[in-house]
Amino acid sequence: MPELPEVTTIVRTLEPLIKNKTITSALTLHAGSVEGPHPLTSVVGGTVSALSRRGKLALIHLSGLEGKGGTDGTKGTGGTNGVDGLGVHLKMTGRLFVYEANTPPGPHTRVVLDFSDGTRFFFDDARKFGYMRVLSEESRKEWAFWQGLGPEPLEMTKSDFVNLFAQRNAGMKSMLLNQKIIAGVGNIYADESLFRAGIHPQSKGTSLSTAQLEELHEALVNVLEESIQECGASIRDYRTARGDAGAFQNAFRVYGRAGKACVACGQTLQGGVVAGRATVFCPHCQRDS
DNA sequence: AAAGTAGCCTGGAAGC
DNA sequence: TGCTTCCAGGCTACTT
Repeated sequence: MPELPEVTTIVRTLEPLIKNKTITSALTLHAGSVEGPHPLTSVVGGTVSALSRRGKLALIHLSGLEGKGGTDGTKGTGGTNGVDGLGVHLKMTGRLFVYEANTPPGPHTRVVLDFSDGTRFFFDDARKFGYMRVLSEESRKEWAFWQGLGPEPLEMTKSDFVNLFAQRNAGMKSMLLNQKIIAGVGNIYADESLFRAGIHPQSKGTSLSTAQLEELHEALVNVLEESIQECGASIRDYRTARGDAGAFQNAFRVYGRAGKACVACGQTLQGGVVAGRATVFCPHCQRDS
């Protein structure tokens, strides 16, 4: 499931495949996979200028549409603000691939964009949890999820990070998963970073020392950067835009290892549900404080 | 305020 | 073999 390192990898591998290409048609195969005030067809004529990431969102920046309104100029069907991009949330099973001309959609293809060179861009999503959203000033303004996204973990200082959690009385894992508090962290990297920092998933922010929170910051940054180095973790559906699997799943120390031995102390790793998510931790190395 | 739960959705694995 | 059940997981909405 794509979290920050996986989305980063997808963006990096996808950019050279679609940059500077112009969209000639946009086809929605599953209506629920497109959301927001603009119809998907409003990206037609746009040229991909760059790709980026915000939280777990992949962002496709488009140029050439600035002065283009909707066909009837009304909000909800076309919009009047210039469309300048496309946001994609892959959730669990979303994939972004580029295919050669005339490739037919697959059974789980939800959106097809055709480029002027004939290549095709597919948004596949078996479970239909993900979505694409046409971006403009208006679209971003009314997008509560976008407006509420917390800071990027790789773009904040140690003290910013400490201040984010030190005064909060909620469980650490729950907070790491909360995109409004910090953006881009999902179940895998929450468990892995808490293990590396020796912090119990249910420890409250207020119960941790500054040193412990600093250690968590370092652990989170390290685990995210190491995973980016390995092109992310492939379990189940995730692939890079080139179709390759990542390798970071081989470096998991706790995720998916309930019942196995802790790599640090040898004790049996404990599995359970914390904050509504499957959670694995070491009861010896991660004491609740 | 925090935390639990249902719901969205479907494929793959496990159990019978 | 073929059926049913369970599970995964990001996020929202609702309840406790």
